[in-house]
Amino acid sequence: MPKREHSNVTMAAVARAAGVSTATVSYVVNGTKAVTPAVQRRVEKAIEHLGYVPSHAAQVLRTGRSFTLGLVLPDLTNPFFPALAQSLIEEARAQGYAVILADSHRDEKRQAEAIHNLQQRGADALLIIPVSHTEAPDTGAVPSVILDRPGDAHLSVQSDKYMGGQQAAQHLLDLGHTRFAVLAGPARRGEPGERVRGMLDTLGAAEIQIPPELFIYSPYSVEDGMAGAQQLLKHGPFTALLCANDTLALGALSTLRQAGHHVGKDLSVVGFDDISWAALSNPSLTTVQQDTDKVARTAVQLALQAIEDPRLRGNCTVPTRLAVRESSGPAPIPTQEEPA
Amino acid sequence: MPKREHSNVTMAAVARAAGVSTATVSYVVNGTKAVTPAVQRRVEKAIEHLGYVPSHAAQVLRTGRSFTLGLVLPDLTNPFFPALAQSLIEEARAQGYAVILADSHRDEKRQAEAIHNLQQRGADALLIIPVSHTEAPDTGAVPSVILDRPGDAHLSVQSDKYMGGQQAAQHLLDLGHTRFAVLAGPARRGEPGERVRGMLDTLGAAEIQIPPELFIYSPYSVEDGMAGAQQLLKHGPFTALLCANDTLALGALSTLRQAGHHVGKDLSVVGFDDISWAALSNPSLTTVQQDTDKVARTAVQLALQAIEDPRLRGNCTVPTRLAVRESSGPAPIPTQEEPA
DNA sequence: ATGTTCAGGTTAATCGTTTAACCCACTGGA
DNA sequence: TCCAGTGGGTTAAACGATTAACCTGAACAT
Repeated sequence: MPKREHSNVTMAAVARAAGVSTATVSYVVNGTKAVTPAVQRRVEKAIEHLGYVPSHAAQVLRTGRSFTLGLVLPDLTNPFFPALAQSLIEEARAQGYAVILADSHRDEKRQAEAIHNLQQRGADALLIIPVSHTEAPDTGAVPSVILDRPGDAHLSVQSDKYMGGQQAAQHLLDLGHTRFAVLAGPARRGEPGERVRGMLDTLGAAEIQIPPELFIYSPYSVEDGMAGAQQLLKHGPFTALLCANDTLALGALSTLRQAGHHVGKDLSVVGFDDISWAALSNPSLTTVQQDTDKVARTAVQLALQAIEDPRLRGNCTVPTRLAVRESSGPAPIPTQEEPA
Repeated sequence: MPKREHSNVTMAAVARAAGVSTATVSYVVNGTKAVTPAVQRRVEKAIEHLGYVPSHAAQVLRTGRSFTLGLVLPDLTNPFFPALAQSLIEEARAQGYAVILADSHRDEKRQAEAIHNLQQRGADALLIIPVSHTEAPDTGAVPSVILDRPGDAHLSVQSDKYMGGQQAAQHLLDLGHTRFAVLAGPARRGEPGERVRGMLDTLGAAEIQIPPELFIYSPYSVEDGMAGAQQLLKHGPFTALLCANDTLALGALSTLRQAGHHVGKDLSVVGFDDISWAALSNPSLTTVQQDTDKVARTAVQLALQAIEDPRLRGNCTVPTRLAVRESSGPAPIPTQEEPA
């Protein structure tokens, strides 16, 4: 049973107790150099007995590696990010790294502060989910991986939003829909995001146009989804609604329901992200799943490689898949095809 | 403009550049001792010019303080915890502390490992949300604050679950309900948790008993909520359903709805926690709000005090409040009272 | 003049590891 | 017998900041 609780017991103490030098203790602790079995045992006994725990600070100071990663994300309150964070942390842990978490509150200034702070604290690398659609932040000399954002950065991982958009659109096409509306999320320099581009391209390939009044840019929030749906209902008939985001979709869902629609029958809605309550809404939401776990794990792995070789470059992309649930169904007035 | 990016520029370098000793540099950096304005400026110039950033590791090693807090929580996937985490991190940051996050995945073993790891990494204090209803984990010599759990620990902060239970029950009583059912969450040593005790005591005070078949223990999950509701529907009539948790409540909501009930009219449901989608469900969920922000901030403050004085003891409790929404309404067959 | 105080600096020890450079004894080959 | 090689250990120099102890003039009182 350990006597001293923490700290205070130094390597020197162990060395003394075992009758060897601190170097030897270090060697047995780290397995860095061969050691006689006898000595090995003596040292281990001493360590056990005294409850020795290496001083992390000293190790960091000496080796220059902290085995710590910094994670900066825009908003813990949006369940998408904790999901990512969980996987990131898990993978990091598996590799012997701890994660310091910072929330930028979607504010570029705070993001910059956070990055600076993490650098100063000696994080070996940074994992950054930047506040939406801005330049990849500068992290100076410490390697960083950008997550979940189109990658002009040195290192980045994201799920293939474009592909997701395609899947969503194709799904509704397959169900026979022809009149589409879109809640496109925020515009980026006047352009729609990747996801929406995937949707539009797929629809385009099927010769389907979206009337401008059925295409709405807005921020990503439930309220915007509700408001957007209101707008759409006013502006024209449609049977299929593509949303850039689940929160938008859920907002729309609620509005449409209150407007008397039976989503899944007379109207289909598809979301994007598969946030955890998408499956629990009423009706449950058909949506594009991102493989956040895979994104996270590859991000960490990239980061660790970048620590070894800071010149490493690369933009990974992870496939998405569609989770078909209740909110999407066949088009109400089916385009007549071979009536069996 | 800083020349060297990070590290490498040491205090000694600054000292040389400014023509003073490292001690002086330290004094101006930390404002620890008076310094001539002239020297002050020289040093600051040098710092600026070289882009000096103090080595965190060295500071930690020397001072024994890492300005780092460890946070251990059961599951980032449950939105209640990120909410808490966000506030914790924010308060910590405001006080100059960073937070290392660990997810115990509701596993005691991993929780213990996490705690150990955080200790070793030199966290100044630990913030722990233990895996449900277990002994307060041992953190050895490093001070720790237990959050969100009934406090047999040295230091703990939690919202007043008992009070919350009372509020929930009282609300339904006020609405005239008399036939109650309860989804009680997991039993702790055969006993219901604080929240449920609050409910039961309040009901008891109103001379209301709950038939055993309308009182169900189960884990906290949406599925359990759905299953529980099934059970309840089989076993007997009731107009008011008290849930120990929002996920249970939302599960129940969905089942009840599918069973043809109009929750809020013929049946009332009250949840607990006010997780973020409680307000967005259909119908929106009446629930007990915990002031997670306040819990978090006091937890951090306690932790910081405990760092100064490790002998500090104390169990704080933060009041709850009821958020009345659509899922609760007057009892369908009102107990006749003075008919105006 | 002389001594005391004090502001403003410096010196050097220290925190606890890691690791390059040594050292020693012992084995085996020539 | 002597030398090279080698396995197993030790010594001591870093890593970069903090801070107690010390030093030096100048200011001021007596």
